[in-house]
Amino acid sequence: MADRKHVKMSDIAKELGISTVTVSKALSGQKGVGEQLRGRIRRLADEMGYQSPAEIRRNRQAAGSNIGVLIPKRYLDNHETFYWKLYQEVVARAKQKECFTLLEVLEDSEAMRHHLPKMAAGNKADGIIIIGKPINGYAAMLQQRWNKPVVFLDFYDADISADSVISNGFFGAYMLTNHLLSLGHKEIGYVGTLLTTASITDRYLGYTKALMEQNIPIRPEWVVDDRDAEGMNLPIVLPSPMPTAFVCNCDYIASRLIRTLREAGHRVPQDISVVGFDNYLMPGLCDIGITTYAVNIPEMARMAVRMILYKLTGQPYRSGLQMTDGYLVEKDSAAKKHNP
Amino acid sequence: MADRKHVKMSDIAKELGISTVTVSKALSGQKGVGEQLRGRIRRLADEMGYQSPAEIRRNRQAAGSNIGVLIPKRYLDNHETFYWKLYQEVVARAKQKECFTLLEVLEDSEAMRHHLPKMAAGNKADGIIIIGKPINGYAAMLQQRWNKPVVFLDFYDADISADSVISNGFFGAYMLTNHLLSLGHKEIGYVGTLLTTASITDRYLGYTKALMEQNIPIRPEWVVDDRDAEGMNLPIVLPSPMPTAFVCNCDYIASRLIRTLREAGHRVPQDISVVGFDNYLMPGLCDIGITTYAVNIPEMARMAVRMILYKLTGQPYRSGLQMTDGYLVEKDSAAKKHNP
DNA sequence: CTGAAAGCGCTTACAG
DNA sequence: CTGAAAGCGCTTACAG
Repeated sequence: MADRKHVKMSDIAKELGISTVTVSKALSGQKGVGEQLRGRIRRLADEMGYQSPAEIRRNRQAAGSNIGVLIPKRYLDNHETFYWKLYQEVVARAKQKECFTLLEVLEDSEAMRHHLPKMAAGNKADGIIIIGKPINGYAAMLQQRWNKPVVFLDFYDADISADSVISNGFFGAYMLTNHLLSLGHKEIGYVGTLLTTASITDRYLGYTKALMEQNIPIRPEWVVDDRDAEGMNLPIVLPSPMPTAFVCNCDYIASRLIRTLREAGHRVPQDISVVGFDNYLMPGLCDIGITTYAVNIPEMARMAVRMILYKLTGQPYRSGLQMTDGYLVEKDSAAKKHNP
Repeated sequence: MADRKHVKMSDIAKELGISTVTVSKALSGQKGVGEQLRGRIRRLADEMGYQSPAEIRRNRQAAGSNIGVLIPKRYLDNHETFYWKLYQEVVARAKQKECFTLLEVLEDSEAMRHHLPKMAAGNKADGIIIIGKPINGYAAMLQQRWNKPVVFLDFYDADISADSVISNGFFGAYMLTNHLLSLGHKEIGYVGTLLTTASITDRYLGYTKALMEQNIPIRPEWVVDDRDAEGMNLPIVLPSPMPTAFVCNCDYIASRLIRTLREAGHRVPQDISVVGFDNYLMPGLCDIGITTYAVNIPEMARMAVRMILYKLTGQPYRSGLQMTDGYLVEKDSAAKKHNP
């Protein structure tokens, strides 16, 4: 946390033994610099953390702010370590902006009683990012009762006026289902207890869209539960007859489904194809790569931090629901439908 | 179009008879300037079109580019003048960036034969924004065959790797349906021929999500067609029995539904509530305001222009599908459910 | 609260 | 392709 000076173009120039002029040209995209040298300059600038004067000034405004991060405990207990990863990225982005982060874990019991988080009550935090939807309307309560910026990350409220950053589950699941269709599958199931979270519902509807477009009716017996109404894991019960492929609401559930399928004597992907969602799985949970939709975790964190800093400094920003898009990642768990 | 010099802080200072220092402080938000003076400075800066050196440099790169705008003729024929509005906004944004726009209307017959647009073939355009989905995979063809930037506006391709800007139909329809639910309606229909466009499908699925969350089953007889497979308007056939409210896939269809309902002796909103989508309707088509989801047309245009300029100048940008969010606008066509 | 003077960092115009 | 010198526009430090 040394109060070191900002990196200037001349610092980069000195480091490489060239002139400031060349650095200026390289970074601004002007010609008059060899492409190879330009590359070296760009890389070094990045490494040394070069920022233009305008960027420095913009960042300085928010520098030193304390960003509170509130995560419901329920999401940290199970194996879906996705939220730890997201948290790490938020911390990294905040640090980049020279802000501090405070972590507070929200117990369900506190959420039930609508207690303000300690970092809000004690005015420790200048703004709060909530990662993952708390129970009992807690998020909306906090946003209304606390007069500092609040941003929701990876969930949203039906009241769209809240600032949220989410991944695009609807389109992601649509892409994944299209992928299975393009592999020749026509009998496709979905794993996820509907209505337990918005992301499970949205992903289900993306799956629905892809099937609708091919005029394939949804078969309710192929929509399989993975948890109870409280979010506790349920054993996955395979339907009978079986579809030839499954879309799962996340990679962790996909890993559980694959285990269940194998125990029942099915091979993945030779007999049954499986796709997940997130591209994030705790190492060791699955011995084959899960074909999935990669959620752009760094981008989500970046957007959430940027949003809260904009709110903090009163800069204009695009409010409301912000979506990040990801991309399909083909690994080992989905294959062409085997035609017997 | 005079090649006038850029406005500098000193120009603003001279104009107001103050020093550059004060202007600098005022615009950068530093203290040391009276709030009243600051206001005057800000307003004048805006008026004179002041841009910081960094902004000037960023804009200069793309200045003078020719942005082609391609619109399938089919969307300009009917009453959905939404696309004209979108086009106007694109032109305005482009002009702001000192770029020129070329308009070309795409005939279905040209789209069928996969002819390159004239402005692409003749290299008149440096990039093309396509507004509205052309038939026969034309958009994907253009993107692949033409080696300059292409951006899709208000539609997307199943291949998510294409850069597109769309409004969030899924969430918009979800909001609107929730609004009807909160007014006490439980019997809600949807007007739009499924699968004829992605936006009709997505809006239908947003409607589905809201009903699912309330455990209200979809009744297929309440999903009403509004056009044939070629997109030609069909007369709206009212179902029997009737629901107490309808979600329409756009404001224009809502206006047609309202007319049909009245002809059948129903009052809107006293007997039946109706909501639209877009918040854009050709003046004179409906004598009451349609409660709707306002699509942020200027924002969509801004994003499309920004995207194509980023691509043109090789700046890094967030590629893929970009969504804009809108907001619910309560007007006259939806009311609390009347309980007899 | 305001501004003359000095300074900063980047860019431009030009020379090789 | 590269850089010494001059220049630009904005900001800082200081004085009133």
